[in-house]
Amino acid sequence: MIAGVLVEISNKNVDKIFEYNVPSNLFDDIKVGIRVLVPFGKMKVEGFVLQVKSDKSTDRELRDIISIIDKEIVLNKELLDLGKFMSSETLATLISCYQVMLPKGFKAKNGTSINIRYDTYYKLNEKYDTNYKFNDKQISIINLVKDKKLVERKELLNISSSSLNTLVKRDILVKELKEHRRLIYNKSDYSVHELTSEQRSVVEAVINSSPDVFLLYGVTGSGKTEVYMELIDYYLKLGKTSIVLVPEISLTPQMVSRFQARFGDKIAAIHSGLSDGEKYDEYRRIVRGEVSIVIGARSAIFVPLKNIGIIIIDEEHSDSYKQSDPNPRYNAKEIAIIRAKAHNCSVVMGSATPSLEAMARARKGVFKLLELPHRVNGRNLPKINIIDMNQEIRKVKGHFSNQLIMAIKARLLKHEQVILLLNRRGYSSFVTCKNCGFTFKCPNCDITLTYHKSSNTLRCHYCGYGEKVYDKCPSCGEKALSNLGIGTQKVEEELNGLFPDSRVLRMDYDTTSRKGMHETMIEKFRHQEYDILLGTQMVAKGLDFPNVTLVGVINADTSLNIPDFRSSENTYDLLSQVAGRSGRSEKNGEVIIQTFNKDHYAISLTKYNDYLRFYMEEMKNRRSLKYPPYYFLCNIRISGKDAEYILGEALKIKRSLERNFPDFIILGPSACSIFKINNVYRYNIILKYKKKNNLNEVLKLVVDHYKTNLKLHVDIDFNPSQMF
DNA sequence: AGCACGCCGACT
DNA sequence: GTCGGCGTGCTC
Repeated sequence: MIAGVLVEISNKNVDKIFEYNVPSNLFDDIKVGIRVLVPFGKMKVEGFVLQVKSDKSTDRELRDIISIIDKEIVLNKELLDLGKFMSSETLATLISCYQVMLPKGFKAKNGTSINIRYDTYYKLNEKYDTNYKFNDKQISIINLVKDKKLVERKELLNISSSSLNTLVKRDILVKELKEHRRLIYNKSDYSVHELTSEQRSVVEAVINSSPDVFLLYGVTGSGKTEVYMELIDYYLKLGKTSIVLVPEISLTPQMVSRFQARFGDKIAAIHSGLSDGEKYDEYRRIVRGEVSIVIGARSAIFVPLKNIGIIIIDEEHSDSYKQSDPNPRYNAKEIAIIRAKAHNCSVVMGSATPSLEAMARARKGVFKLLELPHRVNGRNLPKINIIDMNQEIRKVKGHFSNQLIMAIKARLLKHEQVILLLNRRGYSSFVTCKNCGFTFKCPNCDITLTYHKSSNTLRCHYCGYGEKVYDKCPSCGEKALSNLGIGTQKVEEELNGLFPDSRVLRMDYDTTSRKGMHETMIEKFRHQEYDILLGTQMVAKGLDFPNVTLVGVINADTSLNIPDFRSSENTYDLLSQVAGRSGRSEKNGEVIIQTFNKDHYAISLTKYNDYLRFYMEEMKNRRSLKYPPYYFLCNIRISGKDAEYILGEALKIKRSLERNFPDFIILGPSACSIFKINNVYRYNIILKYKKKNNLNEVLKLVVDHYKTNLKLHVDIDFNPSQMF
């Protein structure tokens, strides 16, 4: 018996099947889709069994598999095939595609993935001998256990094992072992909302024309989540499972608890707040088939659910569905469509501000377009006022326009709440000298250093380099250093000055980094322990606070200045999303947006709450500039320590692509906007094309050509989510 | 990834 | 003469 094994080494040179002899004692255990330990050169490495067969394909002597790691299959046929497809589509190694499918903490350290921890539970035997003479201790145990299904051992404090064992021996208690689980979800009292006729018709449209791919365009507050839950419930009753993808930032306990309340123990939520151990536990529950609904961020698209009835992708426009940094550079939306085909089920992608790509496809009929044009409570969308800060800046000292100050004052008087967004997308606080203009730069990377108040250091975001802050400028010696960034802390201080009696809750990366802080803060704000919630992007998405009637955007512009063709789209999205936090219950909402670019369409069009108008305007630009959705993009990054050498090679690559694809637009090689990171120089070649032809095959040849070259790295990113 | 092989420079 | 630099190639 021969096994074909893919070893867990992330190197293009070994990303292929190696054959091993299966020793006879493992004949029964070796299956396609399990992991094994194998000798590899002088090392022992883990690998995935991808083939089991009777003949080897070489003449050489094969070595023996050392042992198995999994008793059960960890990657089923569907996922193994999906990995192969991903690898060919993204040009990432096959092993990296399989690794991204499994949760962190899945590593077999000392065989932990076989030797699972068990918890002990007890329950009362329903037909126990009632004539038995109980002593006092035993009666107290019975009282603890009766009327309950199962009681965990650790709940039975102060009770010795011997007294429990006696009752088990007398057939009064039944002992059960259950696989250890660190998270418990409880179904709470939850009343299913009656759907509006709009919501109802969306649900029916999905069910009646399944399987298909749907784009659900629904304004903020239109009740998309209720539609998702109704669909999930429908398929649940048919015995089918569901995957719900949300951006990590909106995977809040608030959001999870809504699903939990309705579906209780049938859900598993996979988010970054879980420890590796907890993620592992949730994954085990899914593997064992105990879970019908999985909610998670991007990588949850790979969960090994069987018999999937529907895949939901909330906030479809979010760029978090594209993995852009480590390989494989995949898009969870595309994976969803492929998995849906395998399960013969539908994909529903929802958004109040769909990505241009999705809307263009929906309008072409590639996706089916569904709409929820009204808010569920019959409320109008909030009134949006745009304030021209070019005028205001002469009248006011700080960051607040008079209109915003007055509006906040009015809410405080009425005991209504306010959300303030400090737009820091693409923004960093760098330090500069007011006297000579000197800025601190990282010695390894071509980037200004960012000021960190907590440690009083300047740090490089890319390589981690840090240095202490001087009070004197190292260039001119003047004590004229300034921290240019508008930080949330500064704005908070300003707010405290303007409204000394108000209670301000600051929510940003610094204040929420501690585990559980994010949810604690949201709960406190919900319970109106604070009047004003001041924060970065994390206050913009998905939150639902009925008492919020004013949303203020302090600086709408930072995200507009990013050198990325999606900066208008991202700005419009952010403003619309945060505006949607206002006036969600019976009180009318208002929004005040402060900007230095009041006439820019990404800002001015938010006033009309009319996404389609923005869509049309932005599509014109995309067409004239030859960007998606009119053209596909592919970014080829060439990096290495010798700038001259890699530029020369990059030019060779470009010329070869020009020969192969005469109808492509090929830009570059140009230095990345951050040219040097960690002393590695980077160039981009950008391809624009309408039809891919055999691009993958040609690029694969390029990648293979350089795979043993240590002086140069080639990275391919199809449909990049951002361009730097 | 990790290790062996191999072909050139500067030393006890 | 040989110790050791790291470029190249291989691992079932």
